[in-house]
Parts: sequence; C-alpha cells; structure tokens
Amino acid sequence: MEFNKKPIFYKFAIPRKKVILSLIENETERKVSYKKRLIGLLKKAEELSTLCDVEMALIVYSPYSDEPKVFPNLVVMVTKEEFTKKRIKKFISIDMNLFYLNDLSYVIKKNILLIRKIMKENDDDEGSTSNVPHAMTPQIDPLAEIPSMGASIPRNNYQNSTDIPQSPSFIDLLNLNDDDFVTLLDDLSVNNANDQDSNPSNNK
Amino acid sequence: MEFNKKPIFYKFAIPRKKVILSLIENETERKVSYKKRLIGLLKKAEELSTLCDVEMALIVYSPYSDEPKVFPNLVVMVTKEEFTKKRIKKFISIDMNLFYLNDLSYVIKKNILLIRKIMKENDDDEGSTSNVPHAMTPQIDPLAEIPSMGASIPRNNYQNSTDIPQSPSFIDLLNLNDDDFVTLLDDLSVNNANDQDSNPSNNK
DNA sequence: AAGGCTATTATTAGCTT
DNA sequence: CAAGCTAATAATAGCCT
Repeated sequence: MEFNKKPIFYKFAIPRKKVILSLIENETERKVSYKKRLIGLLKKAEELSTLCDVEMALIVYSPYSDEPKVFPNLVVMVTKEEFTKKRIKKFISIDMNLFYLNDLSYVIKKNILLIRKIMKENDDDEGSTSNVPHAMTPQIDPLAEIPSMGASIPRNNYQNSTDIPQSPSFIDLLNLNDDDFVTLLDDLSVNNANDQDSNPSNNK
Repeated sequence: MEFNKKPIFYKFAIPRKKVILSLIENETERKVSYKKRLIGLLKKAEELSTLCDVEMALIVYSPYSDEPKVFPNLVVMVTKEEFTKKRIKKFISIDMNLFYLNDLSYVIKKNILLIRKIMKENDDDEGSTSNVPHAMTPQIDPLAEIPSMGASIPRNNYQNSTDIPQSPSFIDLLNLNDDDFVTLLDDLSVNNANDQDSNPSNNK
C-alpha cells in the first residue's frame, strides 16, 4: 500500500480469500482473473528479463483472444531455435551463420522425419495401393481457427502438378526408408563440414 | 505475512527498496534475484494455467543453468506448432493428422527457405567459385554451449561423402532459385491434397 | 462488461546464518 | 554460496460504479 494516495475506505471491505489452486468454475470470474493475472505475468516476465538479462519467451493462448499473448513481442517466433540463435549471437559474434545453420538442420531433419512418419501412418490406415506417400490436406482452411500461425501453405491454382518437373526429386526422398533418410541427412552435414575445413585441430 | 509462525525480529530490518526496472549491475545480487524471481514467475505461470485453463508455455535461458527452465515441463517442445496442435485437438477431435500435417509443412518450408538464404549469403560473402551452395560446419561441437537443443546433427565417420549416392538430389533442390523452390513446395502440397480428395466442394 | 479501488494475500530485497 | 527469515513492496480478489 502506498501512502501518497488518499485512502477511500470502502463499505464492503470483506477480506479477500486465499487463492485455491484449481480451475475457477465461474466463467465471468475466470475471465476477469485471467485478464488481471495475464497482465501480472507479462509484467513479471519483463521484470525478470530486464533485471537479470536472460533470454526468455512466454506465449499464452486463451479463449478470450484470437491472437496469443506473447512476450517479448508479437513478431518473435517462439521456438527453441530462435533462442539458440540469440544465445549464440551473444557468446560468439563471429561465424554466427555456421552455428545457426547446424541448428536449423537439426530442426528441419526432425520435422521431415515427423512428417514422413505421419504420411506413412496415413497410408497404413487406409491400405493405400500407392507407393508414393501422400499428405492429406483438407479443402477447408485448416488454420482458420489458428490465427497465430499466420498462414498455412498458400494455395495456388495448379490442378495438375505433373506439370512441375522438379517435384519427383523431393517425393523420392520420402520414399527412402527411415534409416537411409537419416543417413542421407547426416552425410549432407558431414559433407559440408569437410567442404569447409579439412583441419580439425587447433580449435578451443 | 502469515500469523501461524513465530516472528523473529531481525536486528537489521532495513526497509527494502522499490524495484528499479533496469539491469542489476552486481553479479551476485543479479543471480540471487534471478533464482528467486524465476521461482515466482514459474509459480505465476502455473497459477494462471490452472486457475484459468489456458494453453501456455514459458521458456527461460539463463547463464546460471545449462538447461533452460521450461513451463509446463521439460520435454515439451516450445513451438507454435505444438500449441496449434493442442488447440486443434481441443476444438476438432477428428482428422487431427490432416491439420497437423499442414502446420508442419508450413514450418518445414519456412526453415528450408531460411537455410537456403543463409547458404547463399555465405557463398556471396566468400566469392565462392562453386555452383553448389555449401554449409560451413565447424569441427568443434556448435551446440556445446547450447544444451537445450539436445543434439545437433550427429557426426558419423564418413570422410568421403561422395560414397553416398543419394546426396545430390537434396543438393539439387538448393540450387533452384527461390521462386522455383517456393513453387515446388507449394505444388507438393496441392498435389497431395488432390491425391486425397478430388472433390473440393461440400466442405463447410 | 470494463475500469477503478483497496484490503488482503503474495512476492521478494536485503539481511543473517 | 545456499537456505532461511522478515519487512517491505507488489499483485490481485472482491467489491464498487
């Protein structure tokens, strides 16, 4: 309580209850509490970040807003990669790209493996007769309810994708078995490493 | 202040100062403050999450710990895709994979475009004579300082990657110009969509 | 419903151990 | 250096308009 404000003694100064850590059942109460506490949380986050100079991110999705509330700001993509990039920038100002590149490779690899897995599951579920794994994409916009993603893959107007000669090379990758695929991705990395520097010594 | 504890009146009860929102210069002070405030922030996050039933994540990297502090827990990957997935699960219980797949495609596409950009920048910076963009990977482990990423691309022992016949097809993709590459990625999506459902009507 | 107030609970800076 | 304490500041539930 600050003392430079005139106190206004309210008639109904019923003592506030201790917070019980379970869902607030009353919807109105819950929304009010959310709004107040969100402000508090964001403030605490900002304080920690400023006072102690740490990298952090906070993202909150609620039913009360289409856009998620994000700290530090709305345009930052909240991924571990972003933080990795920032941390690297702090510690190593030279050859930033080299490190970043490896992190990105890691993420891409993980995502590709995951998408392959799902594609194969879809195939298995349907007893597909095709050898080519296929993604199933609904015609409705799958991100209509998820504004935070910004945009999904843009639709273009090609109806016959066989017009595009480059496609098969990527599809081919999806037809490799998992082990071969991991090997391919790993070897690409090693290949490039050797490309750049054939002398592995004299590093800290 | 709770009253079921015996008060111990300290000799040096010097009034605590108001918090000034700027970096705490003293390192020891800063670390102590960080540790206390982190606990507070995580608690606030948990309270908001529990009381108001919202999806959220918090990730804090500090110089004081190798592992980042993460809410809700340490294994969740803190990406927008994870949240998208969870939100979709809440609203739409059927055909989950269809939506998820599209989100993943979006992320992969963005990452690939970014890695291409960096590769090209590296080439430009060095006036490379090669037509093949190359990643530069240092021999030291680039993630030694970034434990949160878990693992980078694993090294294997191949020294001559020309032994691996699959590599060129992926490299070829990197040699396309950006527009062609975007077109390729988009068309893959449309292609697969058509594969699955050739009737674009009767969707909500 | 949103915004404002304040008495209470909650957090934490600054100390001791 | 970590843990513990307490008196201060800070957040917020429950009320008001």
